[in-house]
Amino acid sequence: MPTATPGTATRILDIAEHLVQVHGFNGFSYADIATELEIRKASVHHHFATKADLGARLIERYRERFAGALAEIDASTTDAGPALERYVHIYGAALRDDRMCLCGMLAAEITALPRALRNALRRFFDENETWLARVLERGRRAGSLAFTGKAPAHARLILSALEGAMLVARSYGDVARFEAGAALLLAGLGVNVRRRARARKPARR
Amino acid sequence: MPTATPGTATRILDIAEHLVQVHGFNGFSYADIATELEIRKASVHHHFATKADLGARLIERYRERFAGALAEIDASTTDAGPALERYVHIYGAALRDDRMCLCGMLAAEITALPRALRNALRRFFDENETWLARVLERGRRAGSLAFTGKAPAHARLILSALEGAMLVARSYGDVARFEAGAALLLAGLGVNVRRRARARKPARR
DNA sequence: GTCTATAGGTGGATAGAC
DNA sequence: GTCTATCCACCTATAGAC
Repeated sequence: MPTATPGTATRILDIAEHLVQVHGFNGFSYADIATELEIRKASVHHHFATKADLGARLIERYRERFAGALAEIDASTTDAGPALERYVHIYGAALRDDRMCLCGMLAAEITALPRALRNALRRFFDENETWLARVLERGRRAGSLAFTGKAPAHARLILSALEGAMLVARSYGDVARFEAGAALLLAGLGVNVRRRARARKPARR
Repeated sequence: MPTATPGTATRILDIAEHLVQVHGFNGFSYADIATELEIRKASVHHHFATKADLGARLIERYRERFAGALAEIDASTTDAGPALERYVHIYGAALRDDRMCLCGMLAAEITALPRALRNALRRFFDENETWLARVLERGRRAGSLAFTGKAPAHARLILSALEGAMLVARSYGDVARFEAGAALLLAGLGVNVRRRARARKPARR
């Protein structure tokens, strides 16, 4: 049990993160956080003086947590196929909760973002691309993946495609759209996609 | 010369479209339009009573213009490779102007959007997917494209990947990132990508 | 750390004169 | 069609009591 009871600062970050992923950085206010937490706006400002501060901490925490998840994947498998599937699953899980990737959402609002947040955003993308490129290269050498050209270029395409697939799938409220796109993307790399949760019925409406 | 002098309503739409593509639907205000047009906010409201009205007309006009561009491609070539390249070029041109796809931008803000806009958004995506699927199927039958599986699924992946590639590339202010991703995507379908503007130097900074 | 109170600004939208 | 004037809700942020 790593968390005893989360402090107010942490709870603010949790709520703000959710709000950004659902409504965007310009789509929520300190009032929203205060209401959800049942405290006053001024109390939120006590923990995060400005919205830019809050945003910066949000990205940083998200990036760290992501890095931790990637390290966990590395620790549990050296097989590129399953590693990529687990990577995709991280995005899919967010989408299932009606959330866009935090950084994908912020990327859309990039011009409306405080300057400091832009560099943090890029670092997130850079780290993901680096990790993906390493997995791709390893998979190709091991013979479990098949693709031509440079691994970093494919890594960028994967990241972009997953962000875009989330974006579009969310417009339809249809996670299956994302899953299908991701599966096709991985199939193009030679990953033999396992079907999970076959018993589940397709989304209606 | 189809346009004599654009009326105020048209100029409002032009300005608003640009603002949405750059800053998002929640990232601009009637005041921004009024300032740019050098009229008052109330005059903007005269042409588009509410922001939801303005947004709806914006999507509709964008969709129609896009449909026109796709029809033009159809009229000028039956070869799938060049058709896809021209399709990609539409997105690239927007990005070169620091714009995100209007509908990709709105998709990010979907939960903060007036209800009516959501259906219009989906229609845009649907039409694009339909067109892409048709081009893909035609290319496969003609032997100029090579891919396995269903054309509509690939069409969705292409649309998603292009939207995502715009999103990420814009965070870096790097159009080349988009171009490279798009080229790799098309290469996966067997399109032999021509290099355009070879003489141009790579982006600095 | 949380509160009340408020500043100072901007948001979308409307009334009514010209 | 455009204007001035205005409404009111909401925004980020701060001052200062408890």
